[in-house]
Amino acid sequence: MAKELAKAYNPKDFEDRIYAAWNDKGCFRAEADPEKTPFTIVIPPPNITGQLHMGHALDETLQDILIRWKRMSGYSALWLPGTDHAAIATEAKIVEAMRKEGITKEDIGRDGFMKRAWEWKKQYGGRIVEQLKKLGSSCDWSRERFTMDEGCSKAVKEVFVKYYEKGLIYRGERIINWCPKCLTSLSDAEVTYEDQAGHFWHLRYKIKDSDNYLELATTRPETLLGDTAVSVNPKDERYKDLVGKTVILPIVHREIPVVADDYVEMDFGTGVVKITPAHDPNDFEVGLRHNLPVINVMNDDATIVDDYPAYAGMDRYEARKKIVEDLEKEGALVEIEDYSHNVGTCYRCGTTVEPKVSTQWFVKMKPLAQPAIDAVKNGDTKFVPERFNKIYFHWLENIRDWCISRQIWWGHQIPAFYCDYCGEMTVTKETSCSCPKCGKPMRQDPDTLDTWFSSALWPFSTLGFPEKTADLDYFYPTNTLVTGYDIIFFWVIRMMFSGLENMGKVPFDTVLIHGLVRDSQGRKMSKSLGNGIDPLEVIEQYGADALRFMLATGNSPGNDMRYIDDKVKAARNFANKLWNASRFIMMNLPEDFEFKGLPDELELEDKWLVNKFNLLAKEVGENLEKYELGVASQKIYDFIWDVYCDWYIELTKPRIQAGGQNMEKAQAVLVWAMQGMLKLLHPFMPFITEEIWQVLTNEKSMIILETYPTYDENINYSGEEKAFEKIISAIKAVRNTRTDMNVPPSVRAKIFIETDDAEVFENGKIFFEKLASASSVEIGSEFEHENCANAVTDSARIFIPMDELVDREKELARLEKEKAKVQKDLDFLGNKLNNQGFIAKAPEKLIEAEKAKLAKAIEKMEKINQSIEAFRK
RNA sequence: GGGGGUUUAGCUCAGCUGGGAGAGCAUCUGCCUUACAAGCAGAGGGUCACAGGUUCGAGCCCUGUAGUCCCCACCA
Repeated sequence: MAKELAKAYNPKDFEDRIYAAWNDKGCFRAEADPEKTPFTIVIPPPNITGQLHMGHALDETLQDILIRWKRMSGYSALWLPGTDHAAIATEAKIVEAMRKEGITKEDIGRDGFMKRAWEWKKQYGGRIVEQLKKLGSSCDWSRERFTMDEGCSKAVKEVFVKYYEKGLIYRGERIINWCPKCLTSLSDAEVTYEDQAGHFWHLRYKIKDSDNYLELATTRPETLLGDTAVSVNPKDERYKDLVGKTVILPIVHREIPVVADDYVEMDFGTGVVKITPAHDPNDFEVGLRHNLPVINVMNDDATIVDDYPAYAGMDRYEARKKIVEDLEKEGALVEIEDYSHNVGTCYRCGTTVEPKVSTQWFVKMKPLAQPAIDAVKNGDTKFVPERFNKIYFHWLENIRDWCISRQIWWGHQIPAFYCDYCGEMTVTKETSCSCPKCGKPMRQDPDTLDTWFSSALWPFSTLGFPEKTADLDYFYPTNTLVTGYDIIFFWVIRMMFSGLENMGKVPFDTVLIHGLVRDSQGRKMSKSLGNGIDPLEVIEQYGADALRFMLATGNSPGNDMRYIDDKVKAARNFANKLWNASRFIMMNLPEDFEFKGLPDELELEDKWLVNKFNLLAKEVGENLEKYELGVASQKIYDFIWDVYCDWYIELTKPRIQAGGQNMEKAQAVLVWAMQGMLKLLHPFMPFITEEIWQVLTNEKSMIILETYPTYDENINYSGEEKAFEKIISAIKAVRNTRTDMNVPPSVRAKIFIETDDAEVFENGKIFFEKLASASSVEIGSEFEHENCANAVTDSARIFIPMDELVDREKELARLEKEKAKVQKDLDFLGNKLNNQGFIAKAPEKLIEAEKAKLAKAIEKMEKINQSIEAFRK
């Protein structure tokens, strides 16, 4: 061996070194190679403001497993990385940083701000990228992109102009969601609704020219300032006569009409609703239908406008308090009721959004949504798990136009220009323009685009769009998109319709959805709770492989999981197990060992292992194809630990001690299986597998570029596998018997094996000595022994003579217990095979299997009876 | 008000075309057996939430009920 592995598994010793080696040698680079089939994943671009959290760690791990598996399977596997400018979030951070320095946006102006923002990007944008590398992410860094880089910006303009020209983008005055803290509009998806405890203020409005009042209730009394009507249901007999009459708005004393509208529910409250078109989306609609004036009562920061001197400048909640007081003074307040209602909040800052009428840019969604719906319906893109189809359909079928303009500076400035002289507007890809009508220079729209507008184009903007590049042609459509279910509305849906509209093809064939990583108590990890676990700290303590393995194992697509430290520890222990297994085989290899493949002639136990490995490779491949990553990793784990370490290595020890040809064969098989296991495991635990591979192969190759094992049709040792299982179950039976008798391993005993499979057991003699504490082994077809403990399997009776230790009564009891168990099996199988329905309808293969089981049980029963008989004599 | 997830060993969870219930951790009993005590050999522990149904056969499919979590929604 060129070099030796350290005695203890210490991931810190090699993870960074190995990552650098992969990167330096260009292992992550994917080419548009016509000889290969492409497999593409675009990364969900993390925000430049972000730090790696457990959600990323899960997301990246799943992608890296897929990409490494495909790369090893001969695909031109591209994992395209990059970051998102995260418009609102980033701007908020920069503004906050500036605030600490006592600077405002206005102080430095737009250009100054942008300069600062780009510096911020330069400083922090790389941080998360470096963190991704710690995880082992095998991204093609030579293609790293940023949503605001030149190419992506070009794509944004291209798409915006195209949409505009097709009538898919329009500018108009609508009621939108406004965040008074971020000072920008938000899309529907960016509003999170939460139940909040509030009140129901019951008010009465005086009916004009009458002594009567109209009673109604509101959760937001301050909006009363902007009321322009009161509405009732047209079918409501109670108020029929009042429709068309006028009521007097308290405090303001404005006269407003009573209108009839279907929107009003008769059964709810008094059946009367105050209508504030400027501050409620429904009221806005009612206002449109009845031609009501829209009276805005709030400034952008949700303070009351100057038109109401008594409240001017007050925050909306402050004003609410004051208005309620004033209502009471005026006798307009009837009652205050506790009430819990749904309030929209800004998904970035949590501030309660204010519905607000303003002029914004919108994407017309209906025509774009339909093809996106169809594409999933006809299977061009499928969700894993499938149940997310429903969520996808529901959202798209009820989608409203997408408000894409934001009143912030950090982002793609809207490519629309206005003429301040004649009012003309132009939409163009140019960076400046003059008015086509009057020739004067035009002013660009100051607003920027929703950050999701650019990420919607990510699967093709990153591959060269709008240029028709070779990469775009080769790698698009991409294959698998991996993301959390919380991102479907924001991103997946928008990529779907953007891809279909601009490329004519779906952006990816599969969307692999994962859940959230929660804390050990099942709570969402959050900054405010302070319960977040830093993946980098976990990597520091246990290694990236352990973290990755833990994230990939023991959960299924779409379901949340909990972060539990013990699970990472278990994964680390597994890595340690593998590490030591490899150390064992390497310390037993000769200095000049060269692996030349599997030997032509194999021992029974070798064939047993080889066959089991072949089946493992088959199953792992099938699981990966079906995105059952957790099942695949579990199977690899079980094979390495149970089959290879606990059994096969132990089986080879006597052969290695003996030396000679048999030893050499064992060495070759040990190395063959180790190499296969390392390859199978590599996508899950890339670092340790590479490190061991390097040492094992004298650094001749890198495992990352090796071929992933698949089922080998030429290997068929199922008969030998079954034969060797007889020895394994006999060893287990002896161990069990000894444990039952409280015999410590240090006490060795002769054993006599009575069997019809003398040949098989003859070969396995040595294993009973090593693994079942036998001092000597004798094999025959019939033994007569007294004072023996009996270990019985379906293929052998094993006598363990231990005169002083054997208690006839106890031994009989043990055998009776065993007999009862086998009898249960016999009954079960007998009943099943006697069931005419089963015989008639069950698959042939199953019936045969059950018959074989029955035959074994009968064998075992006979042997137990013989032993019992002998004891009774 | 709709929709969905989930309910399996003490804990955390697997179990995907329906065919005798699994893992890790924890517990108990032995072991420092020359790769690994981050280990080895054993053991105990589950009417698979409940009630019906379909089927030769149900943890898995269907219907209903309950707990729990989430998403969506314009009852002010």
